[in-house]
Amino acid sequence: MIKIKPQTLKGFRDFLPKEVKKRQWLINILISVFESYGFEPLETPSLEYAEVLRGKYGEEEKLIYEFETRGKDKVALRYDQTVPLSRVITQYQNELVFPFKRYQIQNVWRGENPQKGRYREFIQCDADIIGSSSPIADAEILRLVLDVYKTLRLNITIKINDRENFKNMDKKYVSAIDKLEKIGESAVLSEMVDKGMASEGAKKALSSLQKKPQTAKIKEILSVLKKIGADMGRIIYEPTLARGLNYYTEMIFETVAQNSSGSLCSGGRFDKLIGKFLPAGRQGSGVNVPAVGFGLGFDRTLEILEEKNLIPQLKSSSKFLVTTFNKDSKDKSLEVYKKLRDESINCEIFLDETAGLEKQLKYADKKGISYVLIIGPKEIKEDKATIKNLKTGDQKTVSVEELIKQFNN
RNA sequence: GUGGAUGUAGCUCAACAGUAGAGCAUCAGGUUGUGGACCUGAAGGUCGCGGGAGCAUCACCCGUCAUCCACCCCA
Repeated sequence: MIKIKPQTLKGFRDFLPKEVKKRQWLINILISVFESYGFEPLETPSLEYAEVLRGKYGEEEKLIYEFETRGKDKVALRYDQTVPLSRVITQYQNELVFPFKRYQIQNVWRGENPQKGRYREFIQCDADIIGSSSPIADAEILRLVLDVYKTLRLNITIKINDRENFKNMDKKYVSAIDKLEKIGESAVLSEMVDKGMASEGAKKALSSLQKKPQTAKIKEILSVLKKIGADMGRIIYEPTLARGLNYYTEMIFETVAQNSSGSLCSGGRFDKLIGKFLPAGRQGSGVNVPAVGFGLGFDRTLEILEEKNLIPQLKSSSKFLVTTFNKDSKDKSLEVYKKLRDESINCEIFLDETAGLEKQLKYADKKGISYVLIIGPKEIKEDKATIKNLKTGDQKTVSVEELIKQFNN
């Protein structure tokens, strides 16, 4: 055997138990909020036929992980969740309930150059409503986002805009304006000039944009939001917000945390995207399929929660460690362990009956197990067990039945 | 794709042109029935890889690979 250097692929990560617990905690919260609004889970395969993904992402297509299987199938790793969603919608038209409200939390892969907070394998959390063009759908999405962050106890603001505001502007200038928050007004203006706009024109375009009043659509959405009890103080109309204009059609939004830049969660309405993926010849082909939704930056959200200390301390799932004192007492330990298991109490038994107590206590301490059961000659004589609370250091000797009674509820 | 930085013990990092050291982690002791703290000790490195200059280098030069950061781009 050749000794292999332990190493993960560039942009790919291992998650050790501590981290996985935090990630699972966040995922569970997301799921419960999504489901409280009637969104249903969807999962799609990691691999798709390459042709399903081809021609859908423009220049980004070169970042798709694509390869050939041994059976010569051309396949590609999931690049986002919107394209697979589109495929699912056309493939299962009869089985889905429309408007289709689905959430999807799965890994996606992109062959990008990794940098801070950006990886080649990362989890994406999407929630979308397919098949409704009602402003109520837009409002529900926004309220859902507010609820997610409220549940996480994170102070956020949602910036909202209407793509309508950029109707007459060339895409290249829009992408410059999108950076306003990040690089400032003068840098934006000089970028617009670099891209071909006259200096005066750029100034004028920017300032007229900044003065644009709310569009009818935005007014309507905000009015619904108010009626359904959203925290309106967290929503700001921001006419310069551009955000991935390539496929959004009307409302767009972006969520930012207090005192920090960079968005945590963003989305909008994309009525023309899904229809594009419908295969020709099928019913609905070429037709607009209205859709509104968002993608939540999982890693970024977790990072901020960590920063603000909003992740609860997550304990070991084992409540007890049953120690094995020595070879002679081993059977008694096994018996106690069995009784705890019979009662479905979370516990584990130390897996080396030759190890000293010290080692076993250390193990429990490191794993964050709350209680240790010590069963040695003394205890066996009395048919009892000593229970030690590792946090307080208190310990007492009781019968197993008493112990179970005390901890069973 | 472009630019910058860094590769030395399992991890985080020192040092010095004369063949490497600390902290943490590991293991063993400090009264073989008690963890987190402390003390003592041990083990652990072809100094990323290849080449070059030099009496000699981990240190200097060139190349290469890898990682990180930023830009570009962007869900």
